[in-house]
Amino acid sequence: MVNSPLKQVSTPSYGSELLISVPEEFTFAHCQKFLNRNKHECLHQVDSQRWIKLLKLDQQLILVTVSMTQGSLRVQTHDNILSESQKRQLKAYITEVFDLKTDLSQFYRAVKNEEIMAHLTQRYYGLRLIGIPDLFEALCWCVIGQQINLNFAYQLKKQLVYNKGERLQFKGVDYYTFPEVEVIAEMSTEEFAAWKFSNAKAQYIIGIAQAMLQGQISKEMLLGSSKEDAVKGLTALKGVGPWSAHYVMMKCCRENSAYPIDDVGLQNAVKIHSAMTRKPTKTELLQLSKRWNPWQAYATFYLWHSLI
DNA sequence: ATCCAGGTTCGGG
DNA sequence: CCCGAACATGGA
Repeated sequence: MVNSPLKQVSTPSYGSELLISVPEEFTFAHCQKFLNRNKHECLHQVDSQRWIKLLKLDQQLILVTVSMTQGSLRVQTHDNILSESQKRQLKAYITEVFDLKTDLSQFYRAVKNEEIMAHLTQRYYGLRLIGIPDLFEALCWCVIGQQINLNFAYQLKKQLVYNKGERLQFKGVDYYTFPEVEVIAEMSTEEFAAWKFSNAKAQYIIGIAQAMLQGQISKEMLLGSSKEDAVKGLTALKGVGPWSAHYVMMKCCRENSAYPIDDVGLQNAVKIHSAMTRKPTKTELLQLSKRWNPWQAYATFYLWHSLI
């Protein structure tokens, strides 16, 4: 049989499989659409049926494929038989990325009287807030994305991941993990400059890595604090302002009332859906968000999704 | 050419 | 406390 390099193998010859049941309000295709929003994304791959990602579970690199089957998420490994511990971690990871524990019907009910969300929640019924479970990755992604267009941001991330992440080759395709804190903490700003990072971004990312390494901040800490204290802890990091703090709360800590109000994408989306001739002011965005309470993060995510 | 991109920090009034 | 400038680069 001819083995074309473009052809994907449909079933693993030697691997583990687990099925994760999904809530009623879950539409894999909408999530796929978001995951596939930029062609420069380097931390996973998406095809029409599957999401493919390299994970590190118990210090082992494991390539994982996620697809939808008979009302469940099917999670497969390609050439690893998972330990029970790895299976647990994998299930927890997938559950977190796709936010399977949130009852979306409550979000839908809460916003049904606000025009924009009434529209978007019908249009994207079952879309889940796709998360970034790793705090370091979430923070770096914030810093990278600040003040530049998303396309360029993805290219900067690619430099970081290709040069400092871990790689696994499978059937001729390279897959990567996000770099470890320890690796980035030892870098110099000069290395970043060669990748077209600004000096400020480089310093922020190195500083964040060092702060995490020293235990100044951790995901456990954030999850154990009030929302207010968590934002305070995050903004204490150089390079992390209000927007980034709320972005991290939203994508990493699963705080559904987080609200990155300074976000230009949010502003543009509201402008479009309100048929405004100018961007909404911060005051207007705050007023609007009261009608989404306590689901500001989900509303923001649906608005972002409408810009894809 | 000029302005805007998933903002934030820093220095000056 | 508030405001402008600087930041690196690319696309419109």
